[in-house]
Amino acid sequence: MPELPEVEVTRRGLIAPLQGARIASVRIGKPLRWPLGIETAALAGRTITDVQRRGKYIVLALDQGVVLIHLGMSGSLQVSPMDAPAGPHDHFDLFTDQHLLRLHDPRRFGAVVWSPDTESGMAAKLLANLGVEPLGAGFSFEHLWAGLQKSRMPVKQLLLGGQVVVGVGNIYASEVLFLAGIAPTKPANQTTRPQARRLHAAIVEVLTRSIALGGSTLRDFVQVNGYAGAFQAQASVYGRAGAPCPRCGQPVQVIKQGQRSTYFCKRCQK
DNA sequence: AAAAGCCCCTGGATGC
DNA sequence: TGCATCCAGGGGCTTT
Repeated sequence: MPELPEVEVTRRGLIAPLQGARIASVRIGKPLRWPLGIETAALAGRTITDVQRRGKYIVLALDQGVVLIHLGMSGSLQVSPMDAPAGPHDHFDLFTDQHLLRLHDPRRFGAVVWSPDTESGMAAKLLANLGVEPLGAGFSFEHLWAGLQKSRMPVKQLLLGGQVVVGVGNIYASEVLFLAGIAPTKPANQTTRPQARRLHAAIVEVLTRSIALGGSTLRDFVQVNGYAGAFQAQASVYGRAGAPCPRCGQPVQVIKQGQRSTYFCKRCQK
């Protein structure tokens, strides 16, 4: 589910309840993708100094160590009442003196991982090889252009890979390529410079707009306050196979690329 | 080295 | 109603 906008919306919602808070206790449910990497009791008493994000990871900076949280396909983080009983899909609870942060993740592709810092242990491994932040200063047109030139992969799959730019997942990859007018099957190194210009602008625009709308809610995702996102209602092509293209009226196509669905307009995207 | 495929897991929608 | 099949916002690991 969660792509960069959903993770960023979540991060923003966590700052007020968590920044500066002291961890009182931690409860773990069923196993997630990886073990936590530290005894839960050892986290008690530590302070959350900052709530950051890198790609699709939430990074809780502690006074000692960091906690990476990934939402996988079906995860969401909510601040819940302290006495709310844990449901069958609530697999990680972090209690501060004032709040309960709860990870709800039916499919359990998500992860919560502790490391001494972001440069060592599991965190370093997970954060290595991530591309630049699309909404940061490092995402220049020339960076995107250079990344496109180096690969013969279909441009959609290159975006999804996250080695050039992070955070563009399956929904936003289709949306961004539609907005840029680029066929998702086009080999990355065959995109023209004008196309790459449009792609660069589209990535920034679509992600920014989605964050402003609270992200996309297809099935599981909710914001920290429990509210759904609203971006999905404005999607041009994602999930709209057979519906008219908003630009030309031709039916939206769906194909499989690397076992993931891609939506696009045959007429508008070259 | 790059790229393609295979899984991890659960639940909802669809079809017979 | 019941059961089988397919599909889903990700991404690490293994195989070509």
